[in-house]
Amino acid sequence: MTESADHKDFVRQIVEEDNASGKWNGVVHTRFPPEPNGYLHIGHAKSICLNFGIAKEYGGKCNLRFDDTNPEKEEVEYVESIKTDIKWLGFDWEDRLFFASDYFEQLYQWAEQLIKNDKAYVCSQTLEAIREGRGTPAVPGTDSPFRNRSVDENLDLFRRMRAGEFEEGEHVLRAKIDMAHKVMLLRDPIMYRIRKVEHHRTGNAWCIYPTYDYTHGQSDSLEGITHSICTLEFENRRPLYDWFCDALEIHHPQQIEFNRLNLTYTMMSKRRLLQLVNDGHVNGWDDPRMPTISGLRRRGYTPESVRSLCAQVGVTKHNATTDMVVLENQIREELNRTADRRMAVLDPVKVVITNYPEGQIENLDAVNNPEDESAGSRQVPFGREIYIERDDFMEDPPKKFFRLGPGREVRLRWAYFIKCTDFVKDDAGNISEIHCTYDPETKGGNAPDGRKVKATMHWVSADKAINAEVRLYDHLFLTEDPDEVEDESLDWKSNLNPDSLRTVSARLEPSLATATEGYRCQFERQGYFVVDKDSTDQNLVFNRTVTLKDSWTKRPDGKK
RNA sequence: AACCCGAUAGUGUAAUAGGUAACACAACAGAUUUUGAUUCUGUUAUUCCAGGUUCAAGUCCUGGUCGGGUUACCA
Repeated sequence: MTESADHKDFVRQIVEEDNASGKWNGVVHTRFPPEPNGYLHIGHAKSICLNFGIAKEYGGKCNLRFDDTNPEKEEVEYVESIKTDIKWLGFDWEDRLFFASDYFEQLYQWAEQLIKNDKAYVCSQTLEAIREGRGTPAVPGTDSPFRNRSVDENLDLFRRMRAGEFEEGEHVLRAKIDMAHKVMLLRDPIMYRIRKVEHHRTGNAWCIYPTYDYTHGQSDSLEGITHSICTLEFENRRPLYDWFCDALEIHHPQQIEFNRLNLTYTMMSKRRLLQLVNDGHVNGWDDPRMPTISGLRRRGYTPESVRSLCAQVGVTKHNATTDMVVLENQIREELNRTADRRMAVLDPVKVVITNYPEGQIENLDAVNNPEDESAGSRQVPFGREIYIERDDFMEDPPKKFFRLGPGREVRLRWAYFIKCTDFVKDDAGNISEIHCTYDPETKGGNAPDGRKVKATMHWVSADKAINAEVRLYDHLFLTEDPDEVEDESLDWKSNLNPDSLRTVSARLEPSLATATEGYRCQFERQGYFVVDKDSTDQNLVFNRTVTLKDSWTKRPDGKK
């Protein structure tokens, strides 16, 4: 736990030092600045928790700002989903919803100012020529032939760029810094490019769009941001962030970089997540296998569990990959405390209790949550024919197998002890029916004579059980690192898990008939499940959020 | 090759004016158990390397090694 004790991560330490020194006069103002070009994923959740969390802890504010400077990839759908996901996580930007596109005019005026101060120029080289002129990290770049245009010419050209007189690629506006700078980003970076594309907010008002580097710091500045917290890959861009704030002589926030969240068996690249969606490897951005916030929500994760993961993983400057089990443990821990227990048989095999009266049904009391007495109890119907899990019976069980087998006695949860007397196989050799006798003395699950059984098994009444579609999810990728491929002809897609979704027809105890979307419970001995939005009156659909820990199937002598 | 950043049990993190290397999860073992779950107890295992300063170095100094990032008119 990194949260325990009084430990503060290095970002919070900086904030506290600044507060102590009066650097920002005690003001703490952060922002979360997503580009609306995809759905938020759990990596963004870490940034959200950091930015909104710090603001809250230090009596500050956190803005939501959409970094929408590249109209080609941005859509309103993404804006809306991002807002939904932040709220779901439990954070609130109040009245501080901003868009970088709100600042286009100001940014443009500043660009003219830089031109007038001979700190920016219109470059008319081709994309390729600009790239070549930039050199390489080891080799200094060479000046653009347009680098020494007069201020008047630059101004004229830039205004005509805005007016739409040129085609895409004809000109760009570049900052005049140093083509030989050791930091590549400072070799006359591009500030504006011509894009004759409709913007999701500004429509066709603009045909020149500012780049990230020219936009971000100034947007922070305009909003009075004090601590501009971003991920490690922006480290190299900090000198540029600083350069623009200094050149413009405007409020200059401090950029601080932290390590992004990586999880095993998945990946966070928005580009690749989009590809999974577009190529149909998953069923949309909110597919329960996706590491998106909406996917996790649909999978059954709670906002609390996502937030506590973010608190657990810590904030450092070190590239780290967190085990997926850490996330899984968060939701197990929470749902163990809070979720109702229910009985569901995912792979049913029929059991006939030969000495139980035909046609008789009795309702038995079942505790809802042994971890929470206030959750009360419910009744489950028991009868002569029931279903149990196919895995819970073995014709020829090994010694370590505790469950049902010929001659063995087990307990049916909240019901009776039953003993297997016989079983029937179908033509294919599969067990089709198991015959047992029950001991009426053991009603409720206790033997008056004190005899013990090794296993307690879940079950449902064959007559009263309801049907449901249950979707069993597993890791999206086979390997911890999706990029780890055996040879170069393969890529990350070759590591997709073909069995990441398995759908089964299950039989559920009847109390589940009224469950509605978002209802979470534990299917005893199986895992935690949530009712999916695909559910209809005719077809109840459950998603498996996570399995229970299982020390049996992991054993070398445990099958599966 | 140049620049920036990083390196502490398997994983993620802590040790903050040099002062007994610790926590969580994982793994393993045992106890409890009407979920092979939960809970409880215990065990294993850590400072990238080499020098140096010091009574004392994860921490400071020097040199190296390894990993990540930068060489987009994306963010």
